[in-house]
Amino acid sequence: MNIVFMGTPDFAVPPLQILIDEGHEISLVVTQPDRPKGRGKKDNMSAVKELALKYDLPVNQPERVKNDEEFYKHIKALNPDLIIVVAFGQILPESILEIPRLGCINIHGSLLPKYRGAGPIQWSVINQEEVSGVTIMYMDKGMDTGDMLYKKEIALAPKETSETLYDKMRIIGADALKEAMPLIISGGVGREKQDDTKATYAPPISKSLGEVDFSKSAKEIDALIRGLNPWPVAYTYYDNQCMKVWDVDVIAENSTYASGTIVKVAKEGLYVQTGEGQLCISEIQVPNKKRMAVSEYIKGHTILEGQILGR
RNA sequence: CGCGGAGUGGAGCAGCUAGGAAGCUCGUCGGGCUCAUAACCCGAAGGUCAUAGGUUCAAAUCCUGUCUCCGCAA
Repeated sequence: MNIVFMGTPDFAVPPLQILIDEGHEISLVVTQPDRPKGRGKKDNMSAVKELALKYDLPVNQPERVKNDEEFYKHIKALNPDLIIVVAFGQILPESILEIPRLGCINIHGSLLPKYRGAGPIQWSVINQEEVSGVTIMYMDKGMDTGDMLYKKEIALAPKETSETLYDKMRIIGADALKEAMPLIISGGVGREKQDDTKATYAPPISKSLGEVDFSKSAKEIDALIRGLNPWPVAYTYYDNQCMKVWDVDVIAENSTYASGTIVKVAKEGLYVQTGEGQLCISEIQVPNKKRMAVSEYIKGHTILEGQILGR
């Protein structure tokens, strides 16, 4: 099998590792260009590139694959049987999708047709799904609209965060690919169209999603906080200072205070009234500081009961 | 050299602008009160103020280099 692999972050590493371990011929690894990352300045190569270099695989890092004639010719010349794309970070033009005889395969972090788009994992958590999973699918010109080939489900834990779910999906994504390879090689036994009427869309996650609206229910806010962990992290304001909220517990009780009011300051956290129920905020982070438990924070700072969080 | 913040007893912070005896909240240890306690009262231990130099009669505080951590940005 002559395979071209496209992927960028660590999510794409286990699948590539599987392909290598299974002895497939990887004729090219495509990944995003090295970009300045972190605090200093230096260019960091992607996780996928690191793995590729470890195995001496050829690497191509196009700035934009769309309308890149040279990139197209390069792929065409390799004449791959199959292209596998995992969290690559760029949209592939139709001209490239048409090259491999066995098609282009993608690992998507949801059970399609639900949560098409860039943020399936986070939205699954935010929307309090009980089950999610990965889908091995054929790519077409639409956004995650291609035929499905293989799925693997995963149950979400009660305190699931995007981080923990992401870690689980990395693993089962690679497993699913491994299990689906025979189907792919045989030309797509059991491929199935998506039911477009059941499709939902999971837009990219942006920081503006993170401002907590305390008029919502404690359960919803809890889910939002977990869905935006570890990035970009939900936040609110105390005394006009930004305060990121890392961890909360849902409390069933209510009080007569308005939403957003700090009802009680205790060792285990800040009890805040919401639209329905209360939240005990137990871990926070303020600018220039690292995240810390509220019990630690209040040793050096004062938080007043009765204050209202937000702007 | 992308911008900015921070390193002070075990933890979280103040003190630095206008140099001059190491402070607060909590934890720890001992004692007391109590049926009892994570509550309260009394007492104690614990810091070369990140590190290397410099200025000064005198540096946590001013100046320079280094290390580490963090926020923004990606």
